Amino acid sequence: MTASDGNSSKRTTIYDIAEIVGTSPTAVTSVLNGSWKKRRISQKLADRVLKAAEEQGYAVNIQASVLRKDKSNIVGMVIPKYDNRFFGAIAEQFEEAARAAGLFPVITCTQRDPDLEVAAVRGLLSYQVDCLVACGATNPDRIAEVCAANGVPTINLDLPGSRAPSIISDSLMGAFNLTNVLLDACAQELGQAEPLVFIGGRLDDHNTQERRRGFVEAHSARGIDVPPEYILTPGYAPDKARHLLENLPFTPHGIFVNSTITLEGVVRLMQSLPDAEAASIRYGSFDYDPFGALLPQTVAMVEQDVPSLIAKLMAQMRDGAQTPQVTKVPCILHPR
Amino acid sequence: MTASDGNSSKRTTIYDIAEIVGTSPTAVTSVLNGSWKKRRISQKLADRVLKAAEEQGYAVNIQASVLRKDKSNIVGMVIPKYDNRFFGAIAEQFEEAARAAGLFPVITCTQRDPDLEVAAVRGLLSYQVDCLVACGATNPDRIAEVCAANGVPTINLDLPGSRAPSIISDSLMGAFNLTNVLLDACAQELGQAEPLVFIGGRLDDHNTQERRRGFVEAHSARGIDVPPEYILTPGYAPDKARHLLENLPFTPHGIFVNSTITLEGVVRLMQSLPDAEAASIRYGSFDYDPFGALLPQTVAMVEQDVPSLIAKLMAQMRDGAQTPQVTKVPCILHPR
DNA sequence: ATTACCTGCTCAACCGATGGAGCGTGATTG
DNA sequence: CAATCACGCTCCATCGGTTGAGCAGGTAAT
Repeated sequence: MTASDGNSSKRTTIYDIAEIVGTSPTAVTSVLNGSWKKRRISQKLADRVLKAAEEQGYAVNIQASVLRKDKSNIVGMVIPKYDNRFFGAIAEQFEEAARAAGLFPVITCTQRDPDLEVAAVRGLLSYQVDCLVACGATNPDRIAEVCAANGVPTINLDLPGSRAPSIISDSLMGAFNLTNVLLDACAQELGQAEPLVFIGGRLDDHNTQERRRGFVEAHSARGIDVPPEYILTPGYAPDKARHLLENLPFTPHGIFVNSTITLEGVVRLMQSLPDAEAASIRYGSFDYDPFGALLPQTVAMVEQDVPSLIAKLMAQMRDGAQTPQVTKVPCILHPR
Repeated sequence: MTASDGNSSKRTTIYDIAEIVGTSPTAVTSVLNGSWKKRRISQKLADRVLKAAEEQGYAVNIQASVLRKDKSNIVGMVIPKYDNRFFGAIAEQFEEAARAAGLFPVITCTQRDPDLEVAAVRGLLSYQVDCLVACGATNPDRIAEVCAANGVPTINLDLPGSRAPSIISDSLMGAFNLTNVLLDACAQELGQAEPLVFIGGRLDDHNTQERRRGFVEAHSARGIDVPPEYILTPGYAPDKARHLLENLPFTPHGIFVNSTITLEGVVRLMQSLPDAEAASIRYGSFDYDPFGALLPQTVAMVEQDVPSLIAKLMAQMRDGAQTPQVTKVPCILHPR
């Protein structure tokens, strides 16, 4: 470690290494970034440079490197939250995939706040990102616009936009399937053919719209009509959902829960009910949680296929096209 | 939008704006970074610059900026995973706190892989981070060493190291309290005074060691001796835990679960048991999950106090001291 | 009238990595 | 023996923003 004592305050640069090895900065860079074969640097010199770099604990200065090059290889992502299994998995797998593709992922969490979203995007543009992924963005088109002004391509994930390609889950089909499983369970186990109650989400949210559509279509296919008071979309907060359900003018037998966050409220409600009443209720949720799946009255959960979403995303990124077409990825149904 | 048509491929720079406004790049930069008062730029010129910047959708080039300055205001964090409530919350709240402090957070997820951890740290060093947070690192001292070689201070979070300050949860006390609640429940509800079973984690992991210590001490305080076969630390995997518990030579009545990941295995096991047998078992877990808390036999969960951990972390960062002292943050006990 | 000082701005060097152009040496070719 | 070429390397301008130094023009004080 004595070798690195001298530069404890300053970071090692290619100039330091050049001096140590007794060569030029150009030779050092080209060895370190792999372009040395093209530049006809000898194996011997390359070895000495690599050794010195290793000893000094050298790390390239990305800032300098990116400043000079026209591609940064940095890809940005804005995402609403991490502390949620779905977005956590998205962030994690996006990182892994980007790294595997030789890119540097930078992810920023925007708390579902439209202003913070745009501010975060500007921040990422400052990093000279080559591409920006807007995941679950409240206003993807605004993001696409800001990026376009800087010549940066955008891809929407989870929620679609009209100004950039979008990769989203097939909420319609997922909701259709989940509704069917729930209706089957109610019919077979409870002898009930009533419509289910749809709880959670906002109707200005594309995914909620699609899920409602799947929900209604599954009912229609069985000749069941869904009255408007069976569809409750007060947002995602657990308490709101619980309160709404408690004050229904009728007793639901089957509940379609539109997110695991809402599910918390539903489960709390179930626990407060007398056992007999709870036993006559079945529910299932869109979005998966391992503990949620283990709860007594859970009939099924729909999981979004994160690996496929990320795979499509990376493919789209490689492709580079900016036509605003929507790619839908099927969801996975986890029956009880 | 016509104004920005010309630079749709190239990004706007301070030189472009200088030309538009008819002034020097220096004036532009100082207006945009706030140093213009010191530099005696007139309000009038400042206004014109700001207007032009707005119109052009200008975003600073962080690379160029950081390259020149000695502080980057970028702070890095390596974290094992996002798709877990604890680490997800850490990442999210760290981002928020850093941003509020005028810093740029960059977080990287390392999958508990020691090599990836060091590689990720090197990556972050390339970004010229001013400070690096090693969260839940398998080898914090190695990270501190690599950073020290580049003159970058480190802070350990969640797991302590010996070469940098550490902010961790008070696992000992948390485990002590959880054990007491469990022992009480077993005594009062089941009339049992047997030792609890400790399941999950690895004994080479500092947190597991501390939690085991709290577990044993709570027993000792009641005059209960814990035989070694009551302490099972096969890692965190749900299936391993389930399998070990199934094959115990005795029937446990109380189970101390050392992580929510392990808890999944325990809950699956419980579901496979006949109702009567399941009803004679109580468990609690270290680490909190909202759905876990709602499961039938859960007696209590211990939650790590993420907001306090992050607050202490930011304080340590501001302080800047590199003495390797350990700060412990109390955990929150969630009784049934 | 000279000096001092303030205001409002510009100049130019610099941060570290990169890559096109170019240079000296020795071997090969016509 | 001159011309050509491959080899192994170095020089230098460049990316965009920052900052210490400095300059022109005006006012106030001595």
